[in-house]
Amino acid sequence: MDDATEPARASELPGGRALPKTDKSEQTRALILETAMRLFKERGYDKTTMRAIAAEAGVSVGNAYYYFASKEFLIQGFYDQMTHAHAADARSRMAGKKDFAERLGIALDSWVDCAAEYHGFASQFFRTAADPTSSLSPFSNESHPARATAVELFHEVLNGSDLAPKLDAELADLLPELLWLHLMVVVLYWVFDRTPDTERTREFVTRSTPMAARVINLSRYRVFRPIVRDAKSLIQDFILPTIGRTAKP
Amino acid sequence: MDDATEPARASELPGGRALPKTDKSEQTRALILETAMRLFKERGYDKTTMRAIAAEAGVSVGNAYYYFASKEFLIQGFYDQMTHAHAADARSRMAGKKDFAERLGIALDSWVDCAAEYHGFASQFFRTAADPTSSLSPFSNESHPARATAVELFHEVLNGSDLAPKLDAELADLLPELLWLHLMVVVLYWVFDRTPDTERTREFVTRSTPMAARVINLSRYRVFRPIVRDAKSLIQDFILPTIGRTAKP
DNA sequence: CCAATATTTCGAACGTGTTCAAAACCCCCT
DNA sequence: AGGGGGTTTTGAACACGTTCGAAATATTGG
Repeated sequence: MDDATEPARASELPGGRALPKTDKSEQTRALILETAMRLFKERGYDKTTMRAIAAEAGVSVGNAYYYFASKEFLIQGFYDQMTHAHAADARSRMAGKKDFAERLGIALDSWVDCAAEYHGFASQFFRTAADPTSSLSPFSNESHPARATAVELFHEVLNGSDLAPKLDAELADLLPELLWLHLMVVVLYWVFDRTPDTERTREFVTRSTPMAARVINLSRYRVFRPIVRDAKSLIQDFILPTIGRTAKP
Repeated sequence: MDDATEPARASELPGGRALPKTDKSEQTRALILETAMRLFKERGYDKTTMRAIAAEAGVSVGNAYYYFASKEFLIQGFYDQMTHAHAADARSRMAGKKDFAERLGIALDSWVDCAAEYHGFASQFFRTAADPTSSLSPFSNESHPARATAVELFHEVLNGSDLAPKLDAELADLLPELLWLHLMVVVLYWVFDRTPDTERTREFVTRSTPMAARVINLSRYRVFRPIVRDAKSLIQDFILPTIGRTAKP
């Protein structure tokens, strides 16, 4: 559950510096991160200054920068936290369900629920994540652990369903990443969603999920064979490499 | 051709201020924009300071802010410019061609060509565009003119092809916006593309275009009817409203 | 227990985007 | 010509993210 925090944290540290040694160090780091997250939620990302975070946490500005290379890296904390919270929540809610569409819907709904409290500064987060040169981009190497966690969840969404055995192996292999892309689309929708309680995003999930399920279902039939084959190779050659899966050997 | 610059510029001005009155004003504004674009290309967005832009243009910092509400708004200039250059280039290259896939490929290739010289600071641009609260977002109201120009181009891509008469009216009505979304995907791919001369993006266009064409083609057949109907209503209810097309009455 | 070394903390200083009140300029009216 | 309105221009000042050398503190080795 927490096994991914260690490597994730390493990437937040400036340069190639060694990991913290003491307990106190660990405490300080956690204190700064928690304070930052609290202030972000209270005032939003922009309105929260590094000076305010430091002051509120009772440390100096320089100290905050000792643990986090930049203000943006504080967001990585939120990112990791959410990824794990989402995976756990989705798993418990899916337990026992067999219908693929239902499982997928649960996984996506769960994300919207877990992310709800952060919607206020989601735009700032997204802005950072959208920078390809930033290690916070969902496509970056640094995000690989979090992305892997999420993809693994969708692997379970599929494999826990009664649809999995009916699919051909090659497609089943591609699907987890595709479903993760579906989540990315939902995230995009969510970020731009201005309706109260992101009601519209929830409807979007409700509507798009059965459709995704149907497309996957239909892909088994003969008529769709050629188009599915094309889609598969397009994804394999152009999408997967971009999101950190090596091309097949 | 230039008819969209007037309203576009209005949105760059701070507050609800009136449009510039004199010729000199117009010249100053153009000078600042050109200088900024040149420096962006030379040194990149981050390395170009507002002070440097002002100095190079021979004006004061405050003066630059009189014409552009923020550094980011200088990018709007690039955006508008590119949109029009792309539309013109694509139109001339499509002239005479009738095959839909070919026309679509030309339109997308043309974009990659027009954008090539800006790839260096594309990430900065994209970062800004990704902020939903920013007026520079491709989904924002302020970007509506540029988006409309682009959508109109794809309208022509379709209607100039021999495929158009074969499609049902409702689908044909939706397609321009969908093709624009295809462009947005290409843009996303391009922004993250690190291969020399964005070679990979060009391949992606070459591969994805015929597939899009085939999907559209197949949509006419009976078996696909239900899924197409679902997709249409999903797009109509959830995608178009988000990108500024009012829902059907 | 002391010295030496490593880790952590500090806060003043720097560079940058942005603001704003005042000055300069321009044009029209009497 | 002079003055009064709007428009344009100025540059000093501000706030914030970030850096960095030095101080404080902890850890280790003899």
